[in-house]
Amino acid sequence: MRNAEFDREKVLRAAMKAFMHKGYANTSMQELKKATGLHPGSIYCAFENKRGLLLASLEQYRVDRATKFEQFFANSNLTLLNLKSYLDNVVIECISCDSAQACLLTKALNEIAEQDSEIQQVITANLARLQQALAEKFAQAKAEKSISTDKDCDHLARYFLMGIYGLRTFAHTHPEAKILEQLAEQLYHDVSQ
Amino acid sequence: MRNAEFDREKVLRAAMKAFMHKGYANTSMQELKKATGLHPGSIYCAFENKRGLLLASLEQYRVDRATKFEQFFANSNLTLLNLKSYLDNVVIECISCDSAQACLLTKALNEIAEQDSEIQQVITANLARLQQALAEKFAQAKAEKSISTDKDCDHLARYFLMGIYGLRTFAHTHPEAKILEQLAEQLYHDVSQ
DNA sequence: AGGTATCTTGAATGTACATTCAAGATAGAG
DNA sequence: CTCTATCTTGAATGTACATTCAAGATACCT
Repeated sequence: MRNAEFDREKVLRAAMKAFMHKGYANTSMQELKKATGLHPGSIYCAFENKRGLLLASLEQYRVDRATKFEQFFANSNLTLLNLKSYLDNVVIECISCDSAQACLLTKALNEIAEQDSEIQQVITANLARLQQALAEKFAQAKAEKSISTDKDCDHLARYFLMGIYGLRTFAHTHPEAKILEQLAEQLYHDVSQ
Repeated sequence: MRNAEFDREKVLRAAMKAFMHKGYANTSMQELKKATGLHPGSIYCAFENKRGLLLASLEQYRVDRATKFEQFFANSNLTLLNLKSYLDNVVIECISCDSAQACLLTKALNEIAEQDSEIQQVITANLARLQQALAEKFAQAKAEKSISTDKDCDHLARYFLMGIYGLRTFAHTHPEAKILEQLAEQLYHDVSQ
């Protein structure tokens, strides 16, 4: 007969940020307490344990990113140009060097996928959704005659996503705007021809 | 008046494998003891601490990879074809799903670079060397007239390396030979035109 | 307003960890 | 062969961690 006091979404976004910054294993419950404002007991009550908090954060991340993704295609521009805007935004995130702008999915994939098959599956499913969404945008670009009709949209989506993964890793060693923009430019060129 | 009994290279390769498999934080000293065959005291005596063991492993990894890299260009084939062989080998490593075939540099970069600037610098320097080596191979391919003379070798090397990073991340969710080969094929096409 | 179900709190718990160190073993010098 | 410098061993240490839980607080229902 009493509702929880905390804002679940705010808590999950704070946890996300913490996990993106330090990784899963290196983020202690004490840090999560500080980041979320929740005491250990509340975290355990709401999410079962630290791993449950990560799973809930991954789900919130998926929702947030899917919403943001669609915003890039909400205006009236051509779909292909919107794909370029989306890619440019990835570059902006990379340049910012703000760990909160990293990708929780690839970070967690690198850290724990090999040791936890359930988390591996969740992340893989989320990335597959993104890939599917990209494939649909490429299909639309094809329908708009922006790209050649004999291209395979699934392949384009995979290649584009591979490029984004590469860009994010590359940025860790080269956070220079000019170079990242150049790489993104070529990636865009190679998928749109 | 007594030499160390263990083989430093063997120990470092075992440590590498352990770090690649479970990451740095998740590999306990007990696991490192089992992997290397060295008791804690010996590890601390030889490498100062766990972090020192990682640094030594990173250096050994660099040496090993540099040696392997040059082997791809040792035969008499055209340089551009050797670059393709190198890329094909990355795909083979990805398909194997063997954590020992992963890239210690990108793994460590993702996990700890943000929290340890010295390790960040070491990794960045190592990856810069690889990028430089790739640029030299592209320059040679240009000299051999395999690629257009108006291409920027540094840019090609960066794009190629970005693709390799992306391929490795992509493989975590799609360890299917056909798809990875297709992506590698397009990457090769896009850098050689 | 009173009762109670639920949430919040944070100290307590046990575990697992990186690291240390002193005792024991051994290779090489003389 | 003896001595000693160095290496090896693995139990001991203290710390930091994830998790638990019982006491306290509070919102909602009647």
